[in-house]
Amino acid sequence: MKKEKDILQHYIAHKRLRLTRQRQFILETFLSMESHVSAEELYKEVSKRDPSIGLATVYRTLHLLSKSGLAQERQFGDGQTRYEHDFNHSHHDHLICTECGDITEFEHPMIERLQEEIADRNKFSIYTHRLDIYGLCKRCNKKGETFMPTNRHKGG
Amino acid sequence: MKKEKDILQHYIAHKRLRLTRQRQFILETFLSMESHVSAEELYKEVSKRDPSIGLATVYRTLHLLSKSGLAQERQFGDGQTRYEHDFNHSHHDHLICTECGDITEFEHPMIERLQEEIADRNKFSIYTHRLDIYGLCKRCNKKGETFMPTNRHKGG
DNA sequence: TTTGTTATGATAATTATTATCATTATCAAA
DNA sequence: TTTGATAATGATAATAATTATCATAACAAA
Ligand SMILES: [Zn+2]
Ligand SMILES: [Zn+2]
Ligand SMILES: [Zn+2]
Ligand SMILES: [Zn+2]
Repeated sequence: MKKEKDILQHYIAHKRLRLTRQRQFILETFLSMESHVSAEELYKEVSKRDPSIGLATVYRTLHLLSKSGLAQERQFGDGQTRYEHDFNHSHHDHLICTECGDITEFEHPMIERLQEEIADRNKFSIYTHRLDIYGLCKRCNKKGETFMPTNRHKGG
Repeated sequence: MKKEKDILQHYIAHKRLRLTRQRQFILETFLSMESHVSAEELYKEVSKRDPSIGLATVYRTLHLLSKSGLAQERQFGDGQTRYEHDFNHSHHDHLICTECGDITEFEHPMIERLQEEIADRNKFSIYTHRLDIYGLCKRCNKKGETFMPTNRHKGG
C-alpha cells in the first residue's frame, strides 16, 4: 500500500503529471479488491465511497496504473478487460472457471521453458504470452457430481 | 471443399435449417482465404464478388460454421474475433507477431501434457485452453537487425 | 494572485457485435 | 408445380465496452 503509492508518485513525478485525490483513491480501492477486476467493477466500488468520481477517470487511472507497473491488463474472453495487481506479483497463468467465473493463478516453470523452445524453433522472439485454461473449478466440479443447483458461487 | 460442404449440409439437415446461396458462398470464400480472418475481412472479400450479401449474414454464417465444426473462434486481443478453419485441423497454439500481425501455429505435446498436470493439482477439469505467444516473428526480427524500414510486410 | 497547464466529469462518439423486423427464399408436403 | 409454414436475409437500430471531446476545476510554481 505504502510502496504502491510511492511507485505511483514516482511515475507521476517522472512524467510531470499530477497526483490527484481521485488517483490516490482509485489506487487504494483497486488494491483493496481482489485481483482480476473489470473497470466497471472497480467503478462500482469506488462510487460507493465517493460517488463524485466518474467512470472515465476510473478508466484513465487504470491505464495510468498499467503504465506505472501497478496493474496489468488481461483479456479472458468475456468481453471486458480485467486488471490485476502487478506489484510484487510475478508472472503466472490462469485457470478460468466457465461456470462461476473464478480465476486461479498458477505457474509452471517447465511450461515457460518449453515456450522458449518453440520460439527458438521459429526464430521468434517472445515479448509476452498468456496461457488461459478454461473449464470447471474444484467447486463447480463438485456441484456437478452431487446434483446441487447450478448457480454461481461467487457474487450476488 | 467438397467435404466441408457436406459437413455444413449435414449440420443444416440435422438442425432443420436451410442451405442458402449465401451460406454456401460465404463458406466457399472463407475456405479460400487464409485462416484467422475477422468477420469484417471475410465480409470485404465476400462483397467483392457478391455485394448483395450483408454483413449480418456473414456474422450469422460464421456462427453457424463454428457450431458445425468448420470454423473456430479465436481472440488474439486486437479487439476482434478471428475465425480459423477447423476441419482436418487439430489443436494448436499461436505465435502472434506484434509488428506485422502474422500468426504462426505450433503444437507442443509436452506443453499440452503439463497442463493436465496443473489441472489435476487444482482439481480443475479442462474444457479448452489457449496459449498465445506474442513477440516478433522471424521476418520482423531480421528487419530490426538490418535497420530496414519498420513497415508491415503483409497486406498494404 | 496570476498563469499555463493537466485532470475531471458529463456525455458524445466509436467499434465490434447482436437484435429487430419487414420481406424474401427455402423446402417438404399436397 | 403450387403452396404454405417458417427460416433466412438485408438494412438498420440497439448494445456494450471503451475512448474522445470539451467546458470547468484543480494544480503548481512564478
Ligand atoms: Zn506463463
Ligand atoms: Zn492473475
Ligand atoms: Zn495447446
Ligand atoms: Zn490457428
